[in-house]
Amino acid sequence: MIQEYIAVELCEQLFGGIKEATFRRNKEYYLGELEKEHNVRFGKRGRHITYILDPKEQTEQQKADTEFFEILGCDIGGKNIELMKFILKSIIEQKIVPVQDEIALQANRLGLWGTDSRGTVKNYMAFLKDNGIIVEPMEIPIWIENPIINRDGKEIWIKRKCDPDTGEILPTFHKRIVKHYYFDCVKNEAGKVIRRERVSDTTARAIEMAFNNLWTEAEQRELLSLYALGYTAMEMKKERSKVQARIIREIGREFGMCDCIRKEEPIINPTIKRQLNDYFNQQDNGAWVQ
DNA sequence: TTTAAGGGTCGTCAAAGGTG
DNA sequence: CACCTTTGACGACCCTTAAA
Repeated sequence: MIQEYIAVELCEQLFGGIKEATFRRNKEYYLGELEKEHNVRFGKRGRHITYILDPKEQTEQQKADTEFFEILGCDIGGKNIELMKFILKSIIEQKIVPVQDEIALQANRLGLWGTDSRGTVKNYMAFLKDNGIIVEPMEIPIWIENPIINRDGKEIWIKRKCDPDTGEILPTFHKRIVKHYYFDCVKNEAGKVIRRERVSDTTARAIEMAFNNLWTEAEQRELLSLYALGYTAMEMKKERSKVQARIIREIGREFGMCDCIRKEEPIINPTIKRQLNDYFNQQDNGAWVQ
């Protein structure tokens, strides 16, 4: 859309409120700025000169980037757009392991980034969360009925927590509705991770089945009794994750893996995910046809 | 008595923007 | 031109967390 401004309006609306004098003094510079994205002509309004801005045709790359920003629905500032795309693509395509260290490593390997340090990926993911692009899984409150009967027939009473104001019984825990993925974490002698490999869907299902079998038993044998010992919710959480990690690791060994690890699959806002999917497909096809 | 990954903080650095 | 000030990205370092 062609738009016409006088100097004051340019300063206010396009240059973030600089003084008109500054604009006039560095006119060449500011016109240069305008000409990056517009064909600039001049006109008149009363006694004022006007600046007529006619947006330039964008290059294919610019169009693609604009489309990407529109899908995200926010401005990414001076962040590296290719790295941002790579993070989202990693999550959507499910080929590499989408933990921050690994994303940084792969992005560096592809030359999208000059370092394999995690910091930047962390910042970018925090940005994606802040902007509602990566979202938290839904949680369902669960109340366990007391008492629980252990394998040996003993009753176990889980301590209830109540809301101090309403007296309402708070949920025993919250179940997170989220998919998990599994990967093998291979380390060298020094304990440094040398590669992370995602397992196939089939293997993941097999691990999950094995896990479900072993978990119920381990819970009965190792964990429920801890409630009776007065472990707090926090401590139980810790114990559970330890036992869980151990079982996953053991199963992994059976499958010939070094160190099997289970993580929550990051969730991308479904609407955005659908659009990104189309976008990446289209981009990849375009590059391929060329 | 773990351990991998995620989160917080802060210093550094570079670039941009504005002004004298 | 030269000098602020601001902004924001980056990454080192350290700490917390983990689930049905």
